[in-house]
Amino acid sequence: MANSTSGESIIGRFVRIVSAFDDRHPAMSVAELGRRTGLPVTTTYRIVKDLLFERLLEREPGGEIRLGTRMWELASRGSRTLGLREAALPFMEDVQAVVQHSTTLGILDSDEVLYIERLASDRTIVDITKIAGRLPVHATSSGLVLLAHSPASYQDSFLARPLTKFTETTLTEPAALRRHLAEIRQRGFAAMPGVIVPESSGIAVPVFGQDNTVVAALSVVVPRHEENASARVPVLLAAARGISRALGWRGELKGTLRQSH
Amino acid sequence: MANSTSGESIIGRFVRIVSAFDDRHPAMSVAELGRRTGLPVTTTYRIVKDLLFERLLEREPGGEIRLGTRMWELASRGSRTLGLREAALPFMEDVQAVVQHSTTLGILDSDEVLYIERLASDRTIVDITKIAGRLPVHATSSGLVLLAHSPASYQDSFLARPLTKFTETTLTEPAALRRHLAEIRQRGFAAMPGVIVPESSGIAVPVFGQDNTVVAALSVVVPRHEENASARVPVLLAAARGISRALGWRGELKGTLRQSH
DNA sequence: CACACGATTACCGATGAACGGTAAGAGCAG
DNA sequence: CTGCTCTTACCGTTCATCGGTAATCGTGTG
Repeated sequence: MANSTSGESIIGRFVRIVSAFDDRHPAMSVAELGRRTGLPVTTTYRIVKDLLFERLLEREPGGEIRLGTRMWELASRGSRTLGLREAALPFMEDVQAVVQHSTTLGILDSDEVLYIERLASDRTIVDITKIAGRLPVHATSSGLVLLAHSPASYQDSFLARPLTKFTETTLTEPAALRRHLAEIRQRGFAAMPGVIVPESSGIAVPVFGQDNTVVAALSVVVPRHEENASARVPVLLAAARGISRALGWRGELKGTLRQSH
Repeated sequence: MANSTSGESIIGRFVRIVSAFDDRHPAMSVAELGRRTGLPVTTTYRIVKDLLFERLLEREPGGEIRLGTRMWELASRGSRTLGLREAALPFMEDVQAVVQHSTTLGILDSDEVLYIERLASDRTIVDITKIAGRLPVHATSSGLVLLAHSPASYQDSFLARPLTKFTETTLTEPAALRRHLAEIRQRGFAAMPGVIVPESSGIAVPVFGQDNTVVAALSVVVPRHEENASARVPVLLAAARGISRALGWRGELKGTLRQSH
């Protein structure tokens, strides 16, 4: 696929280079970039030169390299996530105004939860979600909601894999998880106390798209010790309905989304 | 730079392909993509195959191609725009709550204004700004604010170019523009009635970064006929100060940012 | 000041993936 | 059936890619 000894295409190397940047490593020297990506020095310099020319990367005054604004622009212009985000933001603000901790919107991508949007405040407690960040499906309330409303075939293949147990409350057994997913579908929301971090709980509800499929999960993270966290559920359900409607959802709930108790 | 007869690198072709997608053309067939980019059919198919493999592009059920979520994820994770956006969003919400029309955050990129964030409402009037969209510098209030606080050398090179006159009120003469820029620096804001679209007015103020340089412009778009539009200025100035402080701005205003009138 | 170390740039020969033409297959409309 | 478009498959040529080595630049250190 490429001239490289590793048999990797340039596109693959491009992805490796871009992947080297995240919020903990927003800028670095080309040499370090080569080390992080595992690419030969000369090769790294050559590709970086091209990327700088196209402004997908930018050179900082100090000489370090970082992602270019052009990269963000190109990726955002035609992406589906932007539309989803724009539809959801007003409703997320309402939720955030009431719940005051942390509100997130996540989708299912490559067997993980990818967070599209996140609102936080000073009062926000431990919360490892980040915009454009990923977390495992079976250990987040958002992930379980998304999984619960996925096609059965996908659920099967997902549950066939070995799952990491993060804390005591993380469910990893297929049978137990299936029961839990059914429960989530019935109740219309997922509530998970301390599944990744023991101190916090997540509550998530599904967001529907045009064809009545679940396209995203709306969730809040609250301190675990907070009494009756599920009092937040009605707020979430109402907001999720608003988002769904903004996305063109017209169908009436077929029993999955129902006002719980 | 590449094997192509046009002498273009793969990265360049990658950019051309990704550029073909925007909010008006979010998905298309590979053949149409080839036509829009001007690339040979076979070449298009080959590159698209690689991009699909890396999930930078995705195939829709109907067979059409669209930008992949992975593309958005990679571009967002390490981008400077995300940090700017997150710092600004709460203050933009406050502005939007009061002004009720349309609030935007723009930066200067490649001699154009690139809009990082945009809040709108049902009451929003004609407003051509879009997230990840571009508009000319000299015809937008945001652009003029950014230009007014740019290095003198940049201003010189910019004003040396011929500028398009969009409406009657668009300034295109270098001398007149320079006077206007000076005025903007003195007053601390830019107000532009109907510079691109006659029906709307834009008001913009600068947002400062750590080193006291202007990193973005905060602006609102209001109907042009609205009486004393500049009554919105104090709200904008206050919000801009908040954003600046969130960005680590500590310096005291050196006369540029001053309560006007 | 000399030295070491890292980052960056420059050079270069061999290799093979990229290139893009042609053509066949697939799907659809009239 | 016929024409049309989209897609996939095949293939010979070519030149950019690849990645080594080495020189240059910059910075901090004993």
